[in-house]
Amino acid sequence: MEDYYIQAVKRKLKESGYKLTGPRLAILEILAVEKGHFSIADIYSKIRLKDKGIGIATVYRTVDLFLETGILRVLTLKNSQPCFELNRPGDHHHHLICRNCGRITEFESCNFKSIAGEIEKKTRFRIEEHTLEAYGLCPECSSQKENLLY
Amino acid sequence: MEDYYIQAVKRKLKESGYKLTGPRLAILEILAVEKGHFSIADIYSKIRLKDKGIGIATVYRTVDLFLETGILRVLTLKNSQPCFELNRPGDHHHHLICRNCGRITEFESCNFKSIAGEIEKKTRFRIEEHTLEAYGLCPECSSQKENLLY
DNA sequence: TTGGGTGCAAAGAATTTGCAGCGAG
DNA sequence: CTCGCTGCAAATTCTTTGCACCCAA
Repeated sequence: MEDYYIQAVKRKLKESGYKLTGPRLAILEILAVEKGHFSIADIYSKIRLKDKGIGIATVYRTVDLFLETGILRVLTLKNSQPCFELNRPGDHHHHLICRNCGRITEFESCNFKSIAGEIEKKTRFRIEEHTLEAYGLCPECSSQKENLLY
Repeated sequence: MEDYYIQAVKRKLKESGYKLTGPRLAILEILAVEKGHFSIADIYSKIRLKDKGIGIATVYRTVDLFLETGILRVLTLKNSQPCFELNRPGDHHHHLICRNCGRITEFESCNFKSIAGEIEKKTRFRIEEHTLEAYGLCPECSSQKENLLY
């Protein structure tokens, strides 16, 4: 993991009076190295491979802390438990979820701003952020299906 | 609730070999009359006002059944438990969630199709459906905030 | 009639909390 | 040193399940 990023997280924690401890660093590394979307159970099982001593309560507490401080963001999908990903500054993206294999792919193009203005006018709602998830078939599962006779 | 809708649900259940029982009808009515987005706990507490005899296990089982048969759809939001709403045919909408009062407003305009094609080309993902949620301040909370000195 | 549905209570998961000892700053 | 952090286990909360009885079709 990039050292400057660790430093930034450390600073962010310090600002709020928190410490960067071993378990916190370990969780951060898991999320940064694999760049994935992990549930509490995922994180716990991965961290146990590194260090048997860490308890699940710590995982819960750390994820909560990281959400509060904006180090992580939560990804809530239909029909699955919430997952967490690093909240890197300037990284605005959305997700494609394969309904067959469950793989999550990210995509960036999002012209939501253009419709946000329209919606704000209609509803007088002040929009600050948004999430967009698309469900379907990934290229692999899609080509598999084509070879099947329905 | 419109009778024809009840009939449609009844038909849909029958097709799959299920019955339209008292508790199922009661849950359906709650979701149809109030047209809202309710969690399991919401549904349970509302149904207890009508009929003290209904157990929470039935609410879980009924919601599962209604999801399977497509009578309900699930709404999974950040920082809250999953909620359920009626899945009326042809009703494609998205949600505005007020981060202050939690109120959920629906909106329809969604030009996602235009960007879906673009994303499909780039990622070779075959998109079937999508969800879009916008977070911000509703008109009421928004005007309240304006009157506060920050 | 009869097979699915229900309430209830118990079981099983998931999450939170209390506490004594530990360790980053 | 200090005070926040941790592991552990107990407590709490959420969800599922087994079972005998009930009822929609």
